[in-house]
Amino acid sequence: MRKYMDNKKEELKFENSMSNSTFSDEIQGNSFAAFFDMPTCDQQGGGGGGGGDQKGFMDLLGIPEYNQSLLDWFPTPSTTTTTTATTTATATTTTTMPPQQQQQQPQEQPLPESSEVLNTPATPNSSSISSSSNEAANEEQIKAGHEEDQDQEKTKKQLKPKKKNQKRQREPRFAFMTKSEVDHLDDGYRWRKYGQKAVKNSPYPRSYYRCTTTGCGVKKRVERSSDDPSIVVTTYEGQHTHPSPVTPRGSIGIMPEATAAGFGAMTSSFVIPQPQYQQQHHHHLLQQHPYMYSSQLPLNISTSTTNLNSSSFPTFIQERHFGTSPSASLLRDHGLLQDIVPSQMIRKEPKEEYNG
DNA sequence: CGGATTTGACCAGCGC
DNA sequence: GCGCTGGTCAAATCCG
Repeated sequence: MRKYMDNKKEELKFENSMSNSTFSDEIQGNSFAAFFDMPTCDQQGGGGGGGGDQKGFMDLLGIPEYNQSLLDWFPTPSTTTTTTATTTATATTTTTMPPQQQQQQPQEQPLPESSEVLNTPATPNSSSISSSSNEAANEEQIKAGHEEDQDQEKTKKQLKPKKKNQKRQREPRFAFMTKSEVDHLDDGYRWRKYGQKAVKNSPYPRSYYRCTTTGCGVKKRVERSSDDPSIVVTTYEGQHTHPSPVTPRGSIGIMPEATAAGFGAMTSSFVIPQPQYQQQHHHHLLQQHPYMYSSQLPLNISTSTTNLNSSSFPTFIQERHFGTSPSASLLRDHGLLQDIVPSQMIRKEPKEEYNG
């Protein structure tokens, strides 16, 4: 809030320059972005500030590999297509990998952790910010899985003596947009803010958070879209090595356990299901639409063509109508995929793991 | 008092 | 090589 003002000074430095850079670029690089419309679900925040010990949001944050985009994180029925953007991003994980990726990506890794390896910008210009591309170079390390994260975390502490010849390793990222009045969305995990920087071309600063759980090196960045201040762009990096500290109290018992945790808190916050680590299913999930899972949620989702950069990533709008009770919405939605995604987008494969 | 946030400084990667 | 920028550190400060 106020901090934004404070940063004004710095902002001035960036006011010009190219346009759409910051998060837009990044998102592209991450190959995935989602757009959620969330009223003020997070307002509650209050207590203890930032650390954000709210609940709900994405239990997920296991964020295996952003590269695969949420698509793979959401074990659900697949959609034939979504938007070209989706396809693009998805393609990366599947057969059509970007050149760079192709060479470095021998094949899909059965291990969840390894999944991170898969990340590579879906878009050529992704390199802009998302160091994501770096991962490829550090493939091996990445393979070590989140365990590595921990070490990495520690290493980072000492940052100073950081190894030189070795590029800083980046965790796969996953970015999505959320329409919300609050910057720090409730995702069920506890975060500690460790930095804030003015964002180039944006009047809003970018905040850096780190999961407070020891050993968990997950980080996330939060910033507002300069184009639409009402939109908050959250970028997660890394994979949680622990379950959400918040109990999915309000779980909607319809969803698979695995995802329930993630959606559970939906009532009060935005949640994304825990990744299923099902690399082996990639070929099946490739074209899935991440929001398929939302079908279980009391949400009214509509795909949207609007997007940050109208380029390579899908933009989705998740509208939550707080005016009505969640349950009401749920009923209205029937909890069917169709309620969220245009029927033509729904392909089939209800089995995969998710039995909507 | 302990934990979280703020914020200036520092460092590394990247483009020119 | 230099400057810009993103990301992180860490001391100071805030807050319950």
